[in-house]
Amino acid sequence: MHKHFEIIKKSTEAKARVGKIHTSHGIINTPIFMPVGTQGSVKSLSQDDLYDLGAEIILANTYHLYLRPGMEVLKQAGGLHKFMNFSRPILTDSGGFQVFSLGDLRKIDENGVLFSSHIDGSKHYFTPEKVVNIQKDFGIDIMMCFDECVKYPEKYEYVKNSVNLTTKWAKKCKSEFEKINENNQFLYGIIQGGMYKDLRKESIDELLELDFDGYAIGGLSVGEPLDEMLDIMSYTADFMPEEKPRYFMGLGSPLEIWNCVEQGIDMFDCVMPTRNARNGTLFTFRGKLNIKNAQYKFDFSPLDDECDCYVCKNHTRAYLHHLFRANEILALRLNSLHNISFMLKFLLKIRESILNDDFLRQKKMFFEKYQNSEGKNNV
RNA sequence: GGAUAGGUGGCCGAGUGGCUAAAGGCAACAGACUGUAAAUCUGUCGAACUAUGUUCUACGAAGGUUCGAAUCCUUCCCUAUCCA
Repeated sequence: MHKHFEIIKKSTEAKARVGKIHTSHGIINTPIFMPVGTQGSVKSLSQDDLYDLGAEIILANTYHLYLRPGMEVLKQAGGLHKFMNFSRPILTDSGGFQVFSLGDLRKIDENGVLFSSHIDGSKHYFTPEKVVNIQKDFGIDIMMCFDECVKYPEKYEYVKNSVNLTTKWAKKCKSEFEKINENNQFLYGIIQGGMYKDLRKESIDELLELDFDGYAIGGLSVGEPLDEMLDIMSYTADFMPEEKPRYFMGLGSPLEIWNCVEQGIDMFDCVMPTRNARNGTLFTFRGKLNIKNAQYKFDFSPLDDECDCYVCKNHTRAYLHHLFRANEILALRLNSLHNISFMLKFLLKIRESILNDDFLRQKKMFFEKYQNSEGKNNV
């Protein structure tokens, strides 16, 4: 069997690299963007859509799928791949983000987190061991350690304790994983530490001893200013092992991703393209635009004249504007198709630029077009 | 011709003497969205100006009562339903 991760090409001008991640469901070319399908569905898109778009891996969520449809359904279905009939790799988040996002609905202690289900209020206790076993039963390819994603801003003392907790849980995840692993799944550790560099360093050092299959940066992009995020990201990235995949959880915008790849990050996931699509914000190579805006009512040009996705080849801005205004369900689908297409396409551009030793120039060109055009607030 | 119910801001609709430039919804005009409690949320939404305030114009029309009227009275106009 292949090594989990191989580096194909290192940029000569930046820390960026092109690589391949091997899983039993196929190969993932990095740097990669992973569409988010929390509940076993990338909202509004079908599995065939994902194949056609060229999505090489998607994300799903332990917490959500555990609550609904529940483990019994997923076990009887034969795992998540079979259940949703998706043949490519799947990565599941552990529920650590829900520790953050479900703020008032959970209680943390040394051994785990007590959640009140956002669906029916029922109580569920998640421990690192349990989270690993759930992901084991999902049969997915890459599982994440159970961590605490800390809010921003947060006091040093709290974050310090939180890092200790996340490390402790990472150890438990790892040892449970070693017990149950059948060599067809991989486990990634998650670096925390908030906006404190020494805590980030501490978190990495402790996780490195556990020798995970990959390493993720967690707890960023939670409301902090962009420059602070970039600062912590590049500081952290430098200590992440070179020979393993580096995953920035929850990112991000096109410009953020370029910047992260430049520092050697390989994997990204974000709800932004699908959520924004459903809310009317579309990504183009000339920046973001809000298709709801009145200016598109009579705009019979394609959404993005540089894009060859189904939507851009077949429909006008005026039509997309109309569909959205009219609350047509097709609006959500077409918008999502385009936004995911955009993300995957520009990651492809990034990979090519690294392979051609042209990363910095391509990045500059991308930024200039993306920021100086019709879109507003293009970060 | 008679009876009844009504006429409120772009639309629907609450409001029966001061707290009303007028609830709420829709529409409209913008904005936000980053390991998805999200097809969600936020702001603006009569006009003008020396604009966190001031002045106009406004609840079918015209008069009136009152310190004060979308709210009470009179007349008129219009709409819906029913009866001849």
